Amino acid sequence: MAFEKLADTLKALADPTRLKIISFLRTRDCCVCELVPIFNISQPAISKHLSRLKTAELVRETRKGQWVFYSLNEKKLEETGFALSHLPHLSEQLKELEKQGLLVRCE
Amino acid sequence: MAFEKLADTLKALADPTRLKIISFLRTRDCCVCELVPIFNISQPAISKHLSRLKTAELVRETRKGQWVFYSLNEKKLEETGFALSHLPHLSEQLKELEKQGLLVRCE
DNA sequence: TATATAAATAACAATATGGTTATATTATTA
DNA sequence: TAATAATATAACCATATTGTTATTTATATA
Repeated sequence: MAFEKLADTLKALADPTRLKIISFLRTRDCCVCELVPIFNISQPAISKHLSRLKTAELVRETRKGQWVFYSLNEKKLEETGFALSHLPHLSEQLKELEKQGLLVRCE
Repeated sequence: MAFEKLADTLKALADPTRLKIISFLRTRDCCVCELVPIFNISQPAISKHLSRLKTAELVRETRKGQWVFYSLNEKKLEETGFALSHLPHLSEQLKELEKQGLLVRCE
């Protein structure tokens, strides 16, 4: 299920608003009310994007009194980029499938 | 629009079937009819996944007689992983926004 | 040439995504 | 305590995604 998990993380990243939020968070932690005026969408929309990133463990939230600050989970982001660049070779599985006659020969 | 483009590429990658197809293609070029029996979905479904990957320039197709072989664009995959791990800092934009009074101060 | 095989496209359905407005929740302040 | 500010949640809508089956297109072969 490694592919499922990676796909879920990539889905969380595969949106321009969320990528830009992450870029802002690379500079410093931001609260929701800072992010809202930057983007041309409503506060609940931003809140949902942050919630999506949090579910994917790409960001963490910390309440500071009235505000909720979001911070980047750099490790998770780094890991995801690395996973993409190092997707497994599936040569063993291909051999296994050939053995079981599940692979059509095409040449 | 760099965020838009990266998001589009990530959307193409953000699916377990397509990630697995890419992993198979890391080992060797495959034709559609080889991939179909590996996954538990129909031939048109595989064909559409490949089409999505091709549109994102993550794979290339070559017809060999009856068969269409797909090969991985390793460079594009590598670049995407790198881009994720190196999303820009937006400190300048944050400063600019502060100057324009568009940033609420939260502490 | 007629038939079979490989792959793509069309038409459709169920679910996911990303936005909206309205409302609820939580914390601060008058 | 009442009012305000920040954030999250609910209900909803339009569009995208991902699968299906049926059909078309392209190539190879009897």
